[in-house]
Amino acid sequence: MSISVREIAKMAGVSSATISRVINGSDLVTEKTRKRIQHLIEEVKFVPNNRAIHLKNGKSQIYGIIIPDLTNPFFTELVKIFEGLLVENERELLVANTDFHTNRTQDSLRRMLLRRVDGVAMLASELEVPSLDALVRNEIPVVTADRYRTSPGISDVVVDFSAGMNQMMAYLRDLGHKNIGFIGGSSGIVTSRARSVAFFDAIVKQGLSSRESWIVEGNYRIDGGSTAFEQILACKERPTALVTANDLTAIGVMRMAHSIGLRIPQDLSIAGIDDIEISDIVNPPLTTLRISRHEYARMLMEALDNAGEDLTQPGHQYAVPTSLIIRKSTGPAPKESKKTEG
Amino acid sequence: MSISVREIAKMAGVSSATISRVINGSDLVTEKTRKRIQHLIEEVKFVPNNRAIHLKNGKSQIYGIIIPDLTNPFFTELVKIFEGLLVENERELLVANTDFHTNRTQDSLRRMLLRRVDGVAMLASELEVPSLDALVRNEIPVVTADRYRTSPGISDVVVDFSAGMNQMMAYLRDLGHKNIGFIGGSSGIVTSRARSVAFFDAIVKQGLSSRESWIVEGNYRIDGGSTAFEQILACKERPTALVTANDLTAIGVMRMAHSIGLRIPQDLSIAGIDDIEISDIVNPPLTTLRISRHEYARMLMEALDNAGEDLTQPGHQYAVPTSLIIRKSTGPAPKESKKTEG
DNA sequence: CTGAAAGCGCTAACAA
DNA sequence: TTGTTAGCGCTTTCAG
Repeated sequence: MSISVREIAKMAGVSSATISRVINGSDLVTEKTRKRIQHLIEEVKFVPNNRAIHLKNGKSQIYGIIIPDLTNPFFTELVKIFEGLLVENERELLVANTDFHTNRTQDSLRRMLLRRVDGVAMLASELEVPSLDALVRNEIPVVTADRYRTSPGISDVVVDFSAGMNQMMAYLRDLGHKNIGFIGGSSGIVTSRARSVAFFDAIVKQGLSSRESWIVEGNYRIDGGSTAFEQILACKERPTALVTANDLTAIGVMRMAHSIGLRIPQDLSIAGIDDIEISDIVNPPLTTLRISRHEYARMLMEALDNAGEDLTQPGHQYAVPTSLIIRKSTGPAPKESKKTEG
Repeated sequence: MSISVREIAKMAGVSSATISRVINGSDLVTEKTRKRIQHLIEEVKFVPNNRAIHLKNGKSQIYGIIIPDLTNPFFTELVKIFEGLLVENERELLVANTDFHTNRTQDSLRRMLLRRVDGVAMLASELEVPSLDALVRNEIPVVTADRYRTSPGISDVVVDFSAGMNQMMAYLRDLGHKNIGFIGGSSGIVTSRARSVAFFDAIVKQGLSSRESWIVEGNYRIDGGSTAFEQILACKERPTALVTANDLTAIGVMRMAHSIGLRIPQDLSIAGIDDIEISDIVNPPLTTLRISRHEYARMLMEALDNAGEDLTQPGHQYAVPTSLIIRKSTGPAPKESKKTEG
């Protein structure tokens, strides 16, 4: 172990309390001794061990974030911004990746609880509510994503897809599209439901239509988009426009479309959700429903901060808006929906 | 604060030592009391606070990783794999992002030291060696990237670019390329030097040539690639092939190339370094020098684990190999290097 | 087999 | 202004 306050105290011939006071800039200490001790500290390069501080005051200044897929740029950017907010206040971020595995999610929660982190942002929310209560019981506030419900100590940040999705559908309708397909996210995740509900609501509201075989499940990754799109291509007819649960999925669709010579947007319009960085870089640039990572991260932080000490208070419901970003992957509907060959 | 061993002890009418023994599965405890206490623990849902454990035994079971750019997929994947290795052993990962700022790097190191993490993987290694010694002095092992030097307690993982880069140059030469440009990384980072040195060595070794105006600095990001390429385009002549410090840079080049109607690889061959996931997805798929994230992460872990207790031992030098992945962004050199119009 | 006590490194209440 | 002491929550000798 490294050097401790008591040893410094011994060297300086004072008590550990004085050392502590110097370190923390208390003014109940003579200028002379302060200087002397500061020099000593520099000399022996003493660095206090703040684990002890945290044990003492009950706070660890560490927050946890549980992410379903760290390679998804949306989450990466979110983590980055969230971490930035934390370090501003000398806090730190523990990152846990679950790869969409329920057991890894549970395990991450368990470890965060053992560590007594000061708060958990749970972005891998699954349908079967896991043991979030255990955290709250131990005075750890939690913020979840897209669960659309709160409880004592547990806040929730939802993305308000509805307005944006309606805009998107109106936009597609104005382009002449009538038949829209949808590639959703993995079914176990709450946000998948939020996204598909928003899609169906908007479809109805804008007087458009879809059909069962055009609704396929993806996995929020590029490969899932490609695979799902293959399924849709296997149908007798195909939609003239396709909305996907996230941008990566859309990119997967575009990739498959390219490879079979389908032109975008002439033959098929595609739109995603998220607006990750590469969406503006792929060819053609992707029309998408943007979710601001800055706002999202800020709300996560706020939810955790607001929870404060009293976790018997019900958590808050936060909503981050979406905005439609129109690029080149969407265009006028082809004259009539063509058959897929093969 | 939540419930503690002592309270449990009081409830059960035993001592805290006994509770501790039950929790840790010691066999010096009667089956009967063990059962009784276990039930009690379940009943009151007691969860031990492992901060205290860590304070006691001097280990935090937390590792830190310092990353220059968390949105770079190479690092994201690395972090993900590294985190996976850690959780296998009930360890955790503190992530710090520096955005290439020296002061944020220093600050991250300072915080990791205050926390007394059990090891630090420092992937944002800058040229001016920062205060790594302070960590070692406090018994925290460190592993750096591409510094090509080790010292007591500080290991280093280099990417062995040389073999792969030579392969790549030989490959380009065989395609008829003679004049190769290079877009490097930000100059402050040690890995930039490693990458450019490998490039120049290989150029010489394969009897190829470059010229000063074709050597431009990028920033490891897409936009930097685009900007750097613009500079190269401004030259009277341009190279027939371009190698970049990483894939993101290459993608930036491709983007710019597209936008001015330059065909890849017919008019210009492009190759990157890293082999991130999207490199196989962009159009055309990118030829690149692959660095295995799995091997890389494993070596980081190994370096930290091997350091063990005795940090007076010199660190090890590790090397992860690269392999040339040939895709569609490279092809035969155009008949003669054309002038750029404009 | 179980308990008492000390201690990890620090801070804060209380005394001096 | 400085020191003494207790204690954060746990484990671990050492007694019993």
